[in-house]
Amino acid sequence: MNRAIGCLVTAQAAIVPDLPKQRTDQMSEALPSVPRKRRKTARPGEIVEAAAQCFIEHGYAGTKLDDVARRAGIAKGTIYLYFATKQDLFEAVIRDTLEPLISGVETMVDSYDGATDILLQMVITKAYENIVKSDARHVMRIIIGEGHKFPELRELYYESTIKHGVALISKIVQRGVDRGEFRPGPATQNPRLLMSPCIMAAIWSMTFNEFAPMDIDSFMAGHLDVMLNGLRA
Amino acid sequence: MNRAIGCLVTAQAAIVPDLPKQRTDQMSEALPSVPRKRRKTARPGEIVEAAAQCFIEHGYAGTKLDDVARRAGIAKGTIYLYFATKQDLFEAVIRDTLEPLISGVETMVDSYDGATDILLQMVITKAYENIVKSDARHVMRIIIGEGHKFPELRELYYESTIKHGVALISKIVQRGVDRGEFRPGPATQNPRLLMSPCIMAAIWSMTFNEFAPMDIDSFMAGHLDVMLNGLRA
DNA sequence: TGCATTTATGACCGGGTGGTCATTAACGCA
DNA sequence: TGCGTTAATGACCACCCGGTCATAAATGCA
Repeated sequence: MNRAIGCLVTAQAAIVPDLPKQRTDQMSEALPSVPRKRRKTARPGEIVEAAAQCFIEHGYAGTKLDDVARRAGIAKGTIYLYFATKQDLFEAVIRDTLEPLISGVETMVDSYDGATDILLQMVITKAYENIVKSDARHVMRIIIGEGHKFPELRELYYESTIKHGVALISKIVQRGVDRGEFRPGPATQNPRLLMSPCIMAAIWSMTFNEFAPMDIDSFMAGHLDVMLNGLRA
Repeated sequence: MNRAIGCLVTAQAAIVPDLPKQRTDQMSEALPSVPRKRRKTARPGEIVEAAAQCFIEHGYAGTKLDDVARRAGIAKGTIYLYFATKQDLFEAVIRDTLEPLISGVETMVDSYDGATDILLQMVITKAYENIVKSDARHVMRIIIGEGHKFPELRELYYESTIKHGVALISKIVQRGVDRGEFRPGPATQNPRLLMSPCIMAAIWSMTFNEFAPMDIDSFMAGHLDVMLNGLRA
């Protein structure tokens, strides 16, 4: 991509070398103009990090590439050396930010061999940390609110996050049923039901907290109590 | 508002009547140009309805006032005779669309005097109709996703909808406890917990349904079962 | 019918933004 | 040190949209 752009520019320059498009540039005064740094490998990560902050603060449409560049300490054009479009950049944010979270929990589940209700409790608690109490909830908010126009973003989010989350809960529930610890019933048949208070807490905290604050830990305790009681054999 | 604008225009015209700002208007050909209709009382409702559809389809920022006008069969300027800003228009949509829904449920609750678990079941079922299965969920989506930048919209939504909903559920729970039908516990202490699956279903249906369809009625049945079992004395 | 008033129109303005590319400068190899 | 390569820059472009207002048409009253 960047290479392609580079070639294009070079080719054009070679064809009309002495007819450079004149810019009306009169370069007022000496701008501060920080000295350039070439950091081919470090840039992408820095850009993604800056972009993540911007997206979190201003949403997808509300984020200006100029702001991302400023926050990353580079010029806007530099972003386009590493990401083809704004959407590409957002996809990188999803991948870099969210995938580590879910795979961390997957690892935890695979290596646990105690009681299933304790396991589920650990996973739900972790979900509150990873979603409700983390910046990740803002990415979710963006997908919910602006995903309408961007099916690819929605799909990426689903594939990289939601799908794994649902599978994980299903697996735990199945484990509980298989071991005779959970009774089959509506709660085991609708794994998404088990997580819904967590999702609502995340949304509430971003949307209505200033009008009616929510005590997350108390809410989570209620969540755990209701769900575990509904599941135990 | 419209009156103010009218006066302003009249005043300016009076001061410089023979120096009209020349438009470069050369009015190409005869445009279809539907004959004008004056419909002072009908307009606001028609505009709000057209706007609601546009907001639902394209979100808040994504909605163009030109589109609203076209859908309402009027010119853009006409919108501004009845609504001062885009935000005003959105507020009218919230008021006209959502407030009737919640007050309908409030009426239902006040006039019911049977068993509380049945009442709660009725209300939750109604909530699925009013939120998950209705266009109202899209307004919720907009508030969640784009409310970040518009505290006034968030507040209006909270005051006109959420606050009433939470109060209603709290009231029903209290009724059940008072009558000895519900046992006090985490579910009664967190009324919002009782509605969270409904909220999640609404979000899921708008966001991930094409990747993993949700059977709303089955999900709702699970919701009712888990919550009512968690509440009954 | 004639005219003042009110409602409707749509070209235009100002501000904003994703993306482009000619030019500049840092780097590293000979 | 000199020079070719390539990362980095930022002015610029094309387009978009909320909101304005001079103008025009519809209405109703005298």
